[in-house]
Amino acid sequence: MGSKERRARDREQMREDILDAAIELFHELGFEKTTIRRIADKIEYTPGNIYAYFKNKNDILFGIHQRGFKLLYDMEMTVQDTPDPGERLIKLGQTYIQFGLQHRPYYDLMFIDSSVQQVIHEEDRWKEGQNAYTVLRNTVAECIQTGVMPPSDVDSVTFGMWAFVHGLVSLYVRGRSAMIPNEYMPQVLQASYTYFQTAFFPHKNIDSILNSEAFVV
Amino acid sequence: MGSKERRARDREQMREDILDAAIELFHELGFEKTTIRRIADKIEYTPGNIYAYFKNKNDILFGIHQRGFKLLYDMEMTVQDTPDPGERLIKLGQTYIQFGLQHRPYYDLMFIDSSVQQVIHEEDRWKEGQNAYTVLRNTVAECIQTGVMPPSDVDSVTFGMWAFVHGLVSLYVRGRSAMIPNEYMPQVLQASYTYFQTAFFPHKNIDSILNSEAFVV
DNA sequence: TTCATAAATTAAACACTGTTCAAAAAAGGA
DNA sequence: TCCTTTTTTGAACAGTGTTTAATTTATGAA
Repeated sequence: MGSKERRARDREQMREDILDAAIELFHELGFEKTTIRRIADKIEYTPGNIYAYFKNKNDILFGIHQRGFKLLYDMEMTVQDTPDPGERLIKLGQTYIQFGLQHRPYYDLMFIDSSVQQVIHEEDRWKEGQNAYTVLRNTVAECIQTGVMPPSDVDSVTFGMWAFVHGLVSLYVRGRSAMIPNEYMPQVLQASYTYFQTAFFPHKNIDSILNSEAFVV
Repeated sequence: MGSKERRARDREQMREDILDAAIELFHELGFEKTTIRRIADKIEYTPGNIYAYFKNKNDILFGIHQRGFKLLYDMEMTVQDTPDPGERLIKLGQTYIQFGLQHRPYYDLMFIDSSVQQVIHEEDRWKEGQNAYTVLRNTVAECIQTGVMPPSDVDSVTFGMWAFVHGLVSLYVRGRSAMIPNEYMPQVLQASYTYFQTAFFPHKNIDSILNSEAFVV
C-alpha cells in the first residue's frame, strides 16, 4: 500500500529532472535565454506541465539556488576540523575557489548573474549567503583573537578575503582571464592564491596546506 | 551650407539620447528586461526607429560598452604620472574601485553581467579589456623589476590584484555586502583595501596615498 | 513658393516568450 | 468495471526583438 509514497517519490524525481535540465540550460544559455519550452523539450514534456511542479521560472531558480548553497556548506564543513585558525582560513578560501570552479553553473547563479540576484533580492532569499559569510567571519575573528593576524576591523578583513577569492573565481568564470592561456590557469590561480596568503601568513608553508586539485578549472 | 554637418550632429545626438535612455534602463531593469519599446517610449519615438540608429539591441550594448572603457581608460591615465611603481599600483587599484562605484551601470555591463559577457565574447569585443589589464600588468612588472615587490610570476600577481579590487566592487554592486550597514561601506572598503596593500607594501604609508572619496558608494 | 528627392519616422506584421486554464488522458482504489 | 484524483496537454493571452512597406518631414534647386 506504499503507492502513496511512490507517487511522492515520483513527484520529487520529476522536480529533480526539471532542475537538472534547467541548470544545464542556464549554464549553456544564461537564465534569460533559457525558455520554459526548451526545458520542457529536454525532459520530453509540454511546457504547461512544468507549472504543475514549479510556480514559475523564478521558482526553478530558487530550487537550484538551494542546491548550490547546500553543496557549498557541505564543502565548507570538510575543513572545520582544522584546529589552527590561520590554516583553516587558508583552506576555507581554497574550498571556496574549488566550489566555484567545480560547480560553475551554481556559482554563477548564486553570486554573479544579475537577473538572478534581482529575483533573489526581491524575494529575500539571501539568508543562506549570510551563513557562508559568518563561517568566514568567525575564522577571521579567531585569527585576530589568537594573534595569528594583526588587530584589525573584522568585517573589513573578512570582506576583503571574500572579495579576493570571489574575484579570482568570477573573473575566470566570466572569461576575463582570456589573456592567460587556459592550460596555465590552474597554476596562475594557485600561485596567485599562495602569493596573497603568504603576505598575510609569512611564517606559514602555504603550499603544504593547499591541494592542487582545488585549482583545476 | 553647413546643414550637412548639422544633420550629422543631429544623428549623433539621437544615438547619444538612445544610449542615455538605455544605460538608465539597463541599470534599473537589467539588460534582458529592458525592452526596445521602453527605450523608445523614454525618448518619445516608436520602437522601429531605434533600428535606424542601431543594428539591434546588442549594438546598443556595444555603444555603452565603448563609453565605459573610454571612461575607465581616462581615469587610469590620471595616475600614470606617479613615478614610484608601488605607489602607482596602489593608486591604480583605488582608481579601479572608484570607477566601479561611480559608474556602476557601466561597470556592471563591462565586467559582471553574463548575458552581456556572452554577447561581447561572441562578437570578439574584449580587446578594450585587454588594454586595461596590460596597464596593470606593466605596473606590477615594474614593481618586481625595481625590487619593490618580491620576484614572482607577473601574471599571477596581476591577476590576483585585479581579482581583489574586482571582488570588492562586484560583491558590493551585487548587494553581497548586505550584512554590513551601507553607511559603513566606504570605511570597510577603504580599510579592506588598506589592509591588503599593507601586506604587500609594509613600509609604505598607504593612507597618505589614498583618497577617501574614491570609496564613497 | 513649388516641387522632386532624400531622410526620418511610423504602423503593422512575424515568430518567439512566460503563463494560465479548460479539456483530455492516465492512474488508483473499490 | 466505474468513480475519483492526479497528471498532462493544447490552445490562448499579452508582451518580446526585429523587419518592412508606407507615410511623414526636411532639404535644396528652380
